[in-house]
Amino acid sequence: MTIRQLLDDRLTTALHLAGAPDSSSAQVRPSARPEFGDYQANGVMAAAKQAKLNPRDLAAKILDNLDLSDVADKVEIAGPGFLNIHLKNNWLAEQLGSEKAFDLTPQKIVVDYSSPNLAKEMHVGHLRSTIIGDAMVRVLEWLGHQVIRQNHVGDWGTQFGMLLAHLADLKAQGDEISMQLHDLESFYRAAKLRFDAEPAFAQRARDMVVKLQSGDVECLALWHQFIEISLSHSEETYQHLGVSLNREHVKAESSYNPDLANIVSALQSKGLLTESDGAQCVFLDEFRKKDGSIDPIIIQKTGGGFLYATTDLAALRYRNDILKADRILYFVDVRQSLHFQQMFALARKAGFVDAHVLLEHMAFGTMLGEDGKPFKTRTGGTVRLADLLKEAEERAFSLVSDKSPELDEAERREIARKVGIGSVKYADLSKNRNSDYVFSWNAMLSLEGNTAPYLQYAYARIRSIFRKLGREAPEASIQLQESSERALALRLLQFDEVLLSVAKDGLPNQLCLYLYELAGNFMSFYEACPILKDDVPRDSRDSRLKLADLTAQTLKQGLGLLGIEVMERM
RNA sequence: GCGCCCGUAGCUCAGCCGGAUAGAGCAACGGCCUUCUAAGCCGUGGGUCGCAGGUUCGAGUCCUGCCGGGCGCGCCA
Repeated sequence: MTIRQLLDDRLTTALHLAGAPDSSSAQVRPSARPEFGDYQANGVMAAAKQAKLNPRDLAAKILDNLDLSDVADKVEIAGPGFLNIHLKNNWLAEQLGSEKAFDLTPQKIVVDYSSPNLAKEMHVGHLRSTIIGDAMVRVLEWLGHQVIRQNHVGDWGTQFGMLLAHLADLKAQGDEISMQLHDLESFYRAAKLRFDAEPAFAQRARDMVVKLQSGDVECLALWHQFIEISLSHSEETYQHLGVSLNREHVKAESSYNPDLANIVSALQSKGLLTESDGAQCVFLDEFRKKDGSIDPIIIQKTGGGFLYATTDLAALRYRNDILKADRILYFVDVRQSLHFQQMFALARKAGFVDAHVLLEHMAFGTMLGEDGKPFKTRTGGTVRLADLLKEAEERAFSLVSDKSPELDEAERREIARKVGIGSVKYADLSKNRNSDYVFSWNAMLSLEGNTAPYLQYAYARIRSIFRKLGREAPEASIQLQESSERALALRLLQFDEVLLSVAKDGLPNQLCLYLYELAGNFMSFYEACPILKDDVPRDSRDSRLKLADLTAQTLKQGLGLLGIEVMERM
């Protein structure tokens, strides 16, 4: 149980014994200010209101029914009815030495993330979903949930006709396919150029789509080759990024093709389908607008083709029926909000998902350049992810070379890789995903402030202590004498409660903020409390070594959950 | 036109579903290295939380209206 859970349980029980309604809770949180103690209860005023009691009287009654003497020095009534809890130093010290455990009901959680379109190479537009989704997956797994990654790659659709037609032409000329697809981006551009310029080619592209959909063997073979190569491109990027996705997590759009007709008939039999201008649509009343019109969900095009709404419904049903998910998370651009609202509402109405299953669109905003406009190359093109990562490493390399020229080149390269990739990831992860965010090389690679390099430095700095010591931390009992030691200890103990919050809200920036504050607590502690100096008593030294070691472990663990590596030196 | 989201310090962002005096970082300024990594630490200045009402013990947070910005709205995904 986390400290917050423990205090909240006990205070809420006392609150109820004091006569507050069962629905009320103590609302325990970390205190806003040091003078308010370590944790504060905010729920007393609201409970008093409900029960028509004086808040401070109720607070006094709570204290009559509360015994925190094992964990707290004092609990004070403050202001209009807050309860401020001051934890005991000894208890905090003991907690640091004990095994961590917390209350959690493991769930089976499907996480849909990354999901690039295989027609093109991965670009910066895929970064946020991939990075944030991967961090969430790691956090959820660490907490003990069963996570099923779903990389819903786009391997189907009209643009493949154009690509395959172009590929077929090149193959007829005797070109090697893997060579042609070495640069997917150029290949796509070339195909698109021909599609727009050559009417005959455009017609063959359209025919190709029909052949593909009707299962033409040659066409399918070509398509398989294309997909295979594109997927390996994605895998290279995942590997470079240090993202945990691999082939077994791929569940492509096309895999739902056999089920699409069933989706239509299921909706039909439930009376949800309406024909409109030749297309099969669903009009849900909850989406009725002021003017009386309703945005439709188009399930089947005029002419019989299916759309991504159909595929998403099939995927939803698969995740419910086959994967048996308790919770399904989608890390997808905020611009698809309406689509997901419609999808979730329709899936429930059609009975495709069980009532207890949570469906959550973890939306994120657009990545912007420093000019505040969508992030593009100088020439206005899409930035390839591979290029972005390469630049990150180069910038980090010159930085490391500048700061630590004494390290040999191989080590500087390795540090640059971790710092460069870590910076790109952290810059994204440390912002609330809901809003757009501004991508700035200078800000993310800055050595100051809430950045990856600062946290990696904090870790390396701690490791240097043990390098100097010549061994790892000794077993020692922890003493909390200085205020900076106490602050560090308390922060260390809050790791789990932060992760629980991240898991609930899908906001890894909370973990980033925690790690930044932890690093700050350590730096202050390190300034104030000498460790390896001559005049430090042995028990103080060992206690501080232990605190330093716990900090390093927590930083490494926390950054690891964000998909960011640490290093012994930098 | 309708719908969703956003507007917090010069800049980049937090703000834990209504809690105490709105917080960080960058930038600016001032201290701290013969001493464990100064890629650090300590401190100072900087705000009518877009505007106007409302709800209540209490509003950056909830409601209404307005202003400004982004995005989305029938056969792409």
